[in-house]
Amino acid sequence: MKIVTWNVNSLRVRLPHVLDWLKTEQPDILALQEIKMEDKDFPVEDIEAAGYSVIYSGQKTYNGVAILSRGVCGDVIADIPGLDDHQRRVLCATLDVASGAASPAMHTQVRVMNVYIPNGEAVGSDKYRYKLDWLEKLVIYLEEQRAIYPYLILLGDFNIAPEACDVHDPMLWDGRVLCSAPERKMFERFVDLGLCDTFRLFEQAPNQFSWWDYRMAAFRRDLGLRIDHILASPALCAACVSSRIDKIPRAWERPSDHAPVVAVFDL
DNA sequence: ATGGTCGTTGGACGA
Repeated sequence: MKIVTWNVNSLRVRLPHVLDWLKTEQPDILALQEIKMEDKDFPVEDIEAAGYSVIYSGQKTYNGVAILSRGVCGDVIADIPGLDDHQRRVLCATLDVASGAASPAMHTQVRVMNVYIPNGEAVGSDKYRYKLDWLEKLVIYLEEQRAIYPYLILLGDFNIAPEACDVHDPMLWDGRVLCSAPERKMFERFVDLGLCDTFRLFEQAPNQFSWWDYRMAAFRRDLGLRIDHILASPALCAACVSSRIDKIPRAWERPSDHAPVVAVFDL
């Protein structure tokens, strides 16, 4: 099972990139964030023509999430209990994943939680407090969900760089939004719940980032942060065989400011 | 050089 997270920063603009990338990479599941469109405008036909089922939770102008999959999604949840939020940032679904060629009759129920965690703007701002409160509610929800779903994946744009090695200039970013101690503590809470950062299960080259600001020629200078993640429950981590960031689409013409992050599981 | 870049929108705002 190949699963991917990609903040596309407007699916309307990025649809050609998504379709091109799907064609070559052929993931089983693709979680999108910042689709920035209402449900009525979602390009269902283009996605289905590419061979994928799709569910989405959109809104006008901002936010919006979607899950593309080879199989049909069940038990779809777009609102976290206890988090009264009109911003469309969450989409959870259960997928039936075939468990390898050796036993084609075997299937695994994988719970996918696609999140677009708030950016937080700046430490101390109203949006920062909204981010931390949002994260607290997500942790509470995960506490119960992990008991229900042994095969659980939490992925998306976390807007958190977990460690210094996830930042091009750790001193410059130290204490700032995306890197502040309270945000990183919330990331650790996910880890404490048994969810592991699949990217760090493997030896990685230094300076692996998933987001580069459009300004200051940040991509050309590789001034990035790793803020998009795929976290997995212990049963899934044991089956994880690789994880990588695909920088290639970030170099395409008119790109998203984020790159796709990929994890592969041998179920 | 007191900006710088996108996307959505039709002037700012969010990232």
